[in-house]
Amino acid sequence: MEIDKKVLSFLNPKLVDSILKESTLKEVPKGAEILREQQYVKALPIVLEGLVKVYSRFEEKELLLYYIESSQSCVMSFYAARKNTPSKIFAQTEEDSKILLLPVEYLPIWLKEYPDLNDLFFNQYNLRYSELLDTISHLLLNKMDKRLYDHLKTKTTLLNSNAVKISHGQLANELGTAREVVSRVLKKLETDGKISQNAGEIKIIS
Amino acid sequence: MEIDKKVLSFLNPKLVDSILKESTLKEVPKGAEILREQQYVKALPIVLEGLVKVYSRFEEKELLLYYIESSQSCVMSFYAARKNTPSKIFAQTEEDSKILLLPVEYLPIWLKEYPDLNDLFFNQYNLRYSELLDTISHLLLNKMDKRLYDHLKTKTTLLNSNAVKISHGQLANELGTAREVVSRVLKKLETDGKISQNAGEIKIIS
DNA sequence: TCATAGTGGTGACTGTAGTCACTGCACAGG
DNA sequence: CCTGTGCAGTGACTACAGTCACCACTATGA
Repeated sequence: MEIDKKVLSFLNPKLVDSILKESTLKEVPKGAEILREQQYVKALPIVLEGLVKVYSRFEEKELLLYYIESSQSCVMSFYAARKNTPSKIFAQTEEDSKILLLPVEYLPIWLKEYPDLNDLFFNQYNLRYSELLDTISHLLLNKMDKRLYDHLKTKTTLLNSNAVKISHGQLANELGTAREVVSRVLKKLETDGKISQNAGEIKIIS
Repeated sequence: MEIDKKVLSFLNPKLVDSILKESTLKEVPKGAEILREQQYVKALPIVLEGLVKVYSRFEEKELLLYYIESSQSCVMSFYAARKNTPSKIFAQTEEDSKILLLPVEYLPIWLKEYPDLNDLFFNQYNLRYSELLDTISHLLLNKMDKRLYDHLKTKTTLLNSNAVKISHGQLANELGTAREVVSRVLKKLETDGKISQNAGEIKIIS
């Protein structure tokens, strides 16, 4: 397995060797579904390259939980793996990605043997928790225009680009609102000169 | 220290002994502030009896994060303690409480020595994360009447009572809305026969 | 005793965003 | 070629909740 070990350099080198020995590397094309609700988790993912979107669904509405970037893992999978409970979330690639799949049966062993592996997941939990807090403060304090603009901004940052190709309906899903509202607000942002829209692509200007 | 060890029975007995040896027990009256924003965390709390409210503040608005019930701990303090960063939250007792204070310098040792202590915090993180998800779905899907009613319901459940003594303004804070709105909605819930109000006390009827 | 602060109740107004209904456009497949 | 499907744009309407400006009641203590 010819993986760039730098991505895992924050872990104990011995642990990295052990992980690489037992895990499998999977290359997943953009847009593929990795995990569905109710599915049991047999392998814990660590994203080496690319971007994975994690979301859940309430009554037809989709709610974006977080993005897994390179060298991050998925706390929801971690929980499901530890407790052997079915997944409550969906995961889908947003770009072509390389994902390392750690078999769950080794997880307790590694956690015991290499205590600093715990830290990785504590940090991830904390990160995800903070992100949710941000989402909530956004919901409570900001209006749609600011929420939508910020959402686009983080999307472009994650993609290292100043443009996103996404439909209004999809954006509406991710923000828990309706398509018409997104259309309207995007129009306003456009006349305000903050974004531009062309051929299904949204560009951030300022 | 004459503490009922049953409350900590989910932990390794040896660990419990070690914890009891090094920790101090604090009895805190109802309504006392335990932790402020920006304060450094020198002792990690485990609540033995009572109820502690954890909340944060954005721009004058208070946001309820979670309640710490008996035999639970505080993940925000845990994080602040591990990283030695100042607290981002406030904590306040909602009832007379007995709190065990674990000195943070022992934390890394215990976590290493007794790996199942990690599980306690993973479980707490997961619990808090799920609670935030519930909050968000509430914000996205429900109107004020349902949000307020459910909020009162969980409050009474936590207090093992069917009545709560709380001002409309305080409720407004906890839900991130305005006092007048709470007054209005409570009135509606009252005429619908779901609650009753007497002398500053709100009773859940159905 | 009166002043004051804290709380609760209400009517009137307003803005945001969710919904409905419809149009137009592009593109793929029969 | 037409047709169906998915996406975008828009005007009209509505309802919820946030805000403002009041008034009333109760406790507290100076």
